[in-house]
Amino acid sequence: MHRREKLKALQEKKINPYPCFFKRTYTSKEICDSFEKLETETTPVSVCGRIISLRSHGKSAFFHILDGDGKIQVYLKSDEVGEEKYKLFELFDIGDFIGVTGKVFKTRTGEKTVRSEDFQLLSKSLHPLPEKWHGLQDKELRYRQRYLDLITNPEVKETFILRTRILSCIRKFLDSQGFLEVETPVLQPVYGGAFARPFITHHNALDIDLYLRIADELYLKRLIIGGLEKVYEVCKDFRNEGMDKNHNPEFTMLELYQAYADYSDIMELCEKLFNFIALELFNTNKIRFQDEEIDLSPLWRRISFWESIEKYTGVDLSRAEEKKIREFAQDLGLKSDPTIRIGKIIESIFEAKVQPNLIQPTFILDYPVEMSPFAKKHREKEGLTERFEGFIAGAELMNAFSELNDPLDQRERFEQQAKFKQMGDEEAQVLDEDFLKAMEYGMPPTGGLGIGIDRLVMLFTNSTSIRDVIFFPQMKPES
RNA sequence: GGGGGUGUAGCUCAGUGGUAGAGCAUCUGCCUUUUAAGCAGGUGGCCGAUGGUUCGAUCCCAUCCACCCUCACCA
Repeated sequence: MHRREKLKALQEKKINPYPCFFKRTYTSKEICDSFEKLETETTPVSVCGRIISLRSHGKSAFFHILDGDGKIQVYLKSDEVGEEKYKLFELFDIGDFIGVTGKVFKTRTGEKTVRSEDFQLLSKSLHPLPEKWHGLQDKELRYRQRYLDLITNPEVKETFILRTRILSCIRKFLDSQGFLEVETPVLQPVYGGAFARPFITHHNALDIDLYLRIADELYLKRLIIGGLEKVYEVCKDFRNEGMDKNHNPEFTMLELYQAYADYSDIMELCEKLFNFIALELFNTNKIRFQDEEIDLSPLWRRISFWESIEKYTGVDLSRAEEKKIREFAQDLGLKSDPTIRIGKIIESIFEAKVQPNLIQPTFILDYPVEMSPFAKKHREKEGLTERFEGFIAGAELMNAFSELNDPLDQRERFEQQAKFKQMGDEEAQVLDEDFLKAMEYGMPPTGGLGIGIDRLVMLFTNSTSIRDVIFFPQMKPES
């Protein structure tokens, strides 16, 4: 008899295969944790979950049920539940949800087990689960049917629970520091705050195109202008770009702004935040990522952008002319044709030669102004900005500035971007007149920070693909 | 977009120019402390799609589709 026939047979016995309710008194974990006490008690426990394995012996059966906390074995015996009820169990399959009531005991091998006195179908499953030993291996199926991945591969569940706990830690930490969590628009008439092509959508009533945000930066700054001195938002950003193990078209970003702070204050904040997360999750500030042990404890290494290039290439490019930098990039085998602007060339040199070496937490400071349209010019160093990026395990996790708050300078930077756009750079910034107007009312000195949350979760969960930390990564629809 | 790989039973995977195999799952028996339960016997497949070569293709070739890896792109 197959599953649908069993379903029918149950209905003929007037059993609702999808009942509304079961009164659970203990989870599997609670039973295991307080087993010694429960063993001496006379009142039975009620547990429920999905049947994930089944060993039936004619007139008795053992099975494991999986619930949110873990799993527990159940023992079912014909002469204890009655012959008729036992027969009913033959209509149950692996994958079904069941509620079980009974007293706890230990089997001959010492396994904590519930001896069923009564049981009830809670939901009939019409498909078999993936193979019990290997689990679900096919990556495509794991992403498309994540629920099967979660049922059969326990470490996947742990990764995603960690993700949620990391988010809680971030909020707990920032709230404790006096930050206010806020919400700003996803649908924006002008997109900005990052370099990326946007997703475009249309509002029917207004008959205008709107963009899904690529960043929330310009809105959070409006709140700083409005007098909210410490704000942050954890949100989805959308970038219409390629996908790989570090990029998903929608991804989670933390942006944070603090009035009367500069980028040095933000560096300290980053160190504290990462250590807080590590201590809360693992009770240590040393974490393992692939083959590396990462020591998050402060102070992190600080090295200026140009120095880092000199250190890892042996060449000081800080005063080099554009022509020389282009030649140098070419020698390294990097693209350097004249249509690519110099900021991007410098960036590609950095990414190729410096970034892979940044395993232990490192702040790279003081980026050239042409790479950083929202960062304030450096208080001392000509041609540089007060900007840092934070790298761990070779990945860029943080990007922060002393924020540009000079409206005239900001306007010039936008105009510069407009030129890039005309030259064919699809990712250059669009001039945002409304934002400039806000800034012209006066914006206090402010430190700002962006952290790619997915990458941060990858670091803390030792994952090498962004798809392993996003429940439902973007996939092409099945045909 | 370039290069490489994968696609065979519900799942995990073998395999062959002559219409297909294992383990698990499933079905039928037997089995009242098992745990990758056991024993016996079954069911299950457009061999990713479309063309071509061939007497004959799941296998060789071409194209396409999906996924993975990698490079490019990408704050």
